[in-house]
Amino acid sequence: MIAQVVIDIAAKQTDRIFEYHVPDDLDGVEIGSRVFVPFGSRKLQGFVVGLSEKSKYQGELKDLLLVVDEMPPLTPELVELSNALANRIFAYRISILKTMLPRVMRANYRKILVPITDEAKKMPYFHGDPIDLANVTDNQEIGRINRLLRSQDAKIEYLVENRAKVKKANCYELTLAKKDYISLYEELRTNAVKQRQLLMFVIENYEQFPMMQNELEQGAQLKTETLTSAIKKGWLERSQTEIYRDPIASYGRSKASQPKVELNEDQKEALAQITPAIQTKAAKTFLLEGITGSGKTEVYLNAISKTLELGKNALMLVPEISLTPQMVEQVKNRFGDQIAVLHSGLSEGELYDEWRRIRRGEVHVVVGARSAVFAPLTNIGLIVIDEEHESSYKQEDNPRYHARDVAIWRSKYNSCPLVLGSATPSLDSRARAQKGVYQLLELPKRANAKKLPEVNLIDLKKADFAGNQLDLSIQLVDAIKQRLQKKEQVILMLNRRGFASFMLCRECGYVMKCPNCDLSLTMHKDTQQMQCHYCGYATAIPQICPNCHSKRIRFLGTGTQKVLEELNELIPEARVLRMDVDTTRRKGAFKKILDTFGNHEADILLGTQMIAKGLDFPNVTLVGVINADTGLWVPDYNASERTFELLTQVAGRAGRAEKTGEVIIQTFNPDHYAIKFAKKQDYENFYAYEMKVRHAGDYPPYFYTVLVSVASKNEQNAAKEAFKIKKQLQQHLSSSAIILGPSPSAISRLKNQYYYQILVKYKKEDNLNSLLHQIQDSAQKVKRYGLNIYIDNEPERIM
DNA sequence: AGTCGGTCCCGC
DNA sequence: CGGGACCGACTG
Repeated sequence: MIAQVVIDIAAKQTDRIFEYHVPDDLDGVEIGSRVFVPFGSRKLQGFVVGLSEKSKYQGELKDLLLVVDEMPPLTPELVELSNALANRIFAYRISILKTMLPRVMRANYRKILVPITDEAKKMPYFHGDPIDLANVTDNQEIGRINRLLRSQDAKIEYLVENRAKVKKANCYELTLAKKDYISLYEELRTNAVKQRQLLMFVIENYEQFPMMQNELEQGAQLKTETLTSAIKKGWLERSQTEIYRDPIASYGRSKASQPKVELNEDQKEALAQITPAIQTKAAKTFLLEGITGSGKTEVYLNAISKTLELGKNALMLVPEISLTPQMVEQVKNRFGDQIAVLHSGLSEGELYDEWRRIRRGEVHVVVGARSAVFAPLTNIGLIVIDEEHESSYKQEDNPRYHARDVAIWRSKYNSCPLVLGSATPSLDSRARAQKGVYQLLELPKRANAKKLPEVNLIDLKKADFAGNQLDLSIQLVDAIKQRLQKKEQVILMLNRRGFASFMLCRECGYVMKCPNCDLSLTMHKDTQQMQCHYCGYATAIPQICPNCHSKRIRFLGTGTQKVLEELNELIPEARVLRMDVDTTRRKGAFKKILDTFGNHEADILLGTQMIAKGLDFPNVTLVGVINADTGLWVPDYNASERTFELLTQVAGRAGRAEKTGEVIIQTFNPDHYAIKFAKKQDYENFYAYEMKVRHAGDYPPYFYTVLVSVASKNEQNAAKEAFKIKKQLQQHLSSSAIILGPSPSAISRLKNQYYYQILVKYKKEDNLNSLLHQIQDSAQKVKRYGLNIYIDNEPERIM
């Protein structure tokens, strides 16, 4: 038999199939298998994407070396998907195959120097062991190695290693019949306390065996030594059993699983539309537009229940940041052990285990962030994407896939409905619903029939400020104090972390910038550093101006650290929690902060946009936005959409239970339409207005877009190559296509690379796909000269 | 002659 | 991607 294999080299020349002969004694080669193959002089990992009896290759086929996993990690569906997707998003097929799998399934490659002759083996240089050539950089050493190779005293060997490790634990089995244990017990002398304890436990729990070591030790109140001696006596047998690392075991079965919530009329109506599609296996896409607090989650959960009742499985995507413990707990309560959770907070091992539970068909519901759209779930009867407008569903680097597009593909493949849900749908999706491509379902009221919170704008141009910093208006501080008196809680959002956003010299006007990027450094008081938020560069906070040595330097702009300090000064009795990338980096920190806030051990939750989504704290009655303008003037066509979304989402955190909520938004632009519509929480009119803006500017959803960026350490080279690409595009595209640029990207230099970009806006261009593939091919060639070309189909950011 | 750096092409 | 072949240039 012949296997068609995609090998683990992400390059144009190898982005095709290589055929291998399957040796007769190699079992388990299937479509989707992960295999090791010889390739040139190396050994590589690869994936079987096809099987056949005959080969088209004239040369002699090499043999497959090994099938890595017991069960092929990829389903036939995923193999097919990788092919369809590669073509669409200008990525190599192997890159897509690799992103479909947990990181641990990426192979380790090693190149080692092995001594051959006895003399070489005795050389102190080897210490009797092979040498890993990855760490050899010294020229002298390279010379020595070359001599050894030439004299045939040593050879180079290539290794592939599987990093995925299955966790094992000791398991104990009984060797005798129950009555034998009873007679053993009776015959045992009474002072053998531990042994009697063990035998008694065995007799009482005879049916529970085989039993894991920790269960047994805890149950019988014994240490391992007693078990070991019991094995020697032949009473027990020990073996290694595979176990799963359980990432959500600690969540427990929380508070008496809530009674099933009675759906309101709107929710019932939405469900009544979705259910038939599940039953009739219709590959239909629904857009569930429901205001914050309207109970979209309940609709999803009910739809998932219906799916399970039909014996089918369900896949649910949520944005990474709303994969909060709150949310996971809710789903776990409903579906118990039938669910698996996939997100970046898991360790590699945990992720691998959750993933294997899915692959083996042990779970029926998968909840996860973007990459979970590739979950190896079979028999899918429903796909849900919550907060479908979230830009995190688009991967920002290669392979640049959009989870929504992949979900649509899978919904067609599995012939099942897809539900997109949001309070503020992306314009794209909402426009498709308008055209009838998606079916629109609406939840216009809050589930508990409470009013939406009242939103008040504060014009920062005219505001009076509490304290001597210009961050917190008197109205906002007063409102916070009132809530604290009533023992209610407050969420404050400021979309900037750090203490101050830049250092400015009053004498010479110098601004301290990152040496690697075209960005100012942010001052972090807690670490006493100036940090670059893009490349991670950090240096000490200057005391004098690095340029003119003046002492008159100022730190301007506000971040979460500074506001925290101000709050401590203005409202000393308030207990404030800060939540941003800096405070949530550690594993579990996220859950800890939210638990603390949820238990009302703090009054104010101050954070960046990560607090805007999905949080549900009934005692929060005030939401404050410290500066609504941070994202408003970024040079991106969807800046208004982003701002409107963010404000609407964060406003929705207020007044979710009985108490009515209030939202205070501080802004310099109270007349901007994004902010005015956010004040009214009026998505539909925002949509109508923004569509006009997009129409006037020839932007999506009226046009499709592709962004081609060129990056290089040398600015001229990047610009030159970008102009070449533009010329190429101009020659082959129709006159109705709009080609913008090349122009320097908004952050023109990042990690020492200069970026130039070209934006193509088009309605229908038959040549474009092949043209972009050509550009992708040439990217490989110019890479040698330090030029990197990136193609982003339907970019989320065009800055 | 031996070595070194650059370039091109191949791998099943 | 990384190795091998090939080539032209340099070295002592």
